[in-house]
Amino acid sequence: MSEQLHSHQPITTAADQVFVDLRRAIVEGDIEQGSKISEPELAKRFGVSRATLRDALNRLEACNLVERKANVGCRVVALTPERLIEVYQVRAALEGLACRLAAENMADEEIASLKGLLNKHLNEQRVKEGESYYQEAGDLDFHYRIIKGSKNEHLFNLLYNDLYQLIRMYRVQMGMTGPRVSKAFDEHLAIINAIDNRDGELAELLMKRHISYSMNNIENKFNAAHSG
Amino acid sequence: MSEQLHSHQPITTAADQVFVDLRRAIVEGDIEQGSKISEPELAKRFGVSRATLRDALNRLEACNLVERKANVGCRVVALTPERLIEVYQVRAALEGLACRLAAENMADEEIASLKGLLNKHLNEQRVKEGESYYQEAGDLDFHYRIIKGSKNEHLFNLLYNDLYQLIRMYRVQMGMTGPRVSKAFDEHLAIINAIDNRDGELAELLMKRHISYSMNNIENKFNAAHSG
DNA sequence: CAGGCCTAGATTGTCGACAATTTCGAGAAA
DNA sequence: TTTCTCGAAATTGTCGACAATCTAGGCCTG
Repeated sequence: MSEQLHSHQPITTAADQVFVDLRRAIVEGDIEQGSKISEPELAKRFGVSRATLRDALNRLEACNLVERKANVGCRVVALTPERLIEVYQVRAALEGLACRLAAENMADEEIASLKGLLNKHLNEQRVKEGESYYQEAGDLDFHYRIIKGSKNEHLFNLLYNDLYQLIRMYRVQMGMTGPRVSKAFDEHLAIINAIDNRDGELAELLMKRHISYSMNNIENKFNAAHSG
Repeated sequence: MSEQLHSHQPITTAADQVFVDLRRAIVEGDIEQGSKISEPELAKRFGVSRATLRDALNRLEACNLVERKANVGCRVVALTPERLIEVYQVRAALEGLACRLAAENMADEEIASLKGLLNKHLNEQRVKEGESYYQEAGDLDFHYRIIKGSKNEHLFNLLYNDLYQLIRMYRVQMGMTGPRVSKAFDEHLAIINAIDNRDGELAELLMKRHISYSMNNIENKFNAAHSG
């Protein structure tokens, strides 16, 4: 599925591999958020030289997954509600744009395929009810196809290489496996219908709302976790 | 004015310096767009080691100013109309968001100060009529303050560290010193008024339009240059 | 006892050299 | 002549070591 996160650049160099591995470790929480990163230690752990590791760290910094201060070092970013809101505001704007462009630029067969995907998810959801298959992979796939359908390469990179990693980090680390599945499904359906009707304005609006709901959902979890 | 492009991270390391210098060279066209970058050559030219230069190249890649292929090398990005449109679509969405947030979050004195700045520009524009002072620094400053006024750090970084360099590259390399000064000024005025009225929705709409006009203007120049 | 200075240790930044991969041209075969 | 193959040169990726900077702890001073 997402072995390389759909990056069209295959993994050839050692720095690439370390980058991907480290990214996953950070996103999944294997390396604690806010913790300091020791270059010599991690280099040894990955079996590469410090130069290679630093290369990977640079890319992580570009994704906003680590923060670096000159002559001091790297820290994994600390997840805060404020930052989450910032990220989601940007995400809503960008994916709203993606949705509008998708309504203009997606090919008919792409739209049909996406509809088929939703139907497949619906069936699977009926079968194993409480299961959260849809939440993870299905949701990602839906958004992925729309972003891709915008035919805007720059937008795609921005959303997929940068923002989505951060978002996944939030979702994973605070156990976002809640309900909201069926509601999200209906929202997805409305969005793809708007795209099918080539109604970019409506599609944009619906996507912005969909993401806004999603943020409120996560925000509530955040507050619950920090007050309980 | 823009000695470090308002980056809050001062330049301490050699890689930082090379990064800033190289970035300017690329944006200003001293290094031709689309040209291949030879690491040994540039390292010698800047008087640093290849490792240091590669560090700088990595950051330039994160800004979308160079493209890198594994085991092949770096090329300065090639400016195409398609890419310009992509960038401006993203810019309109993000700065529209910034404008809406600014209407919510800017302090009263920030708004007053920005109004004062516009007035100052108006006077200077009256004095030296045809001069294009406003176009360059003034326009940048206006947009800068609004982005800053959104109080969204993530959004700020995205726009200022990444997009604006690319945009400046387009503007500089195709000699964007055209008219459109007075019209842009009126648009700026309307935007700050909307912000002053705390009308985020209108402010967003006006900013999106303003950027859209600006893109059309540049696009025309592009076509004129490529057909003449 | 509190506070500041100074030294020792550790960490990051930078460098030059080696290994792996690609590129380009010469030469052979069709 | 054209195309394919092969090998040498150049370029990128990776490494280990040195230099510069930060950090922590002890010691001296007030």
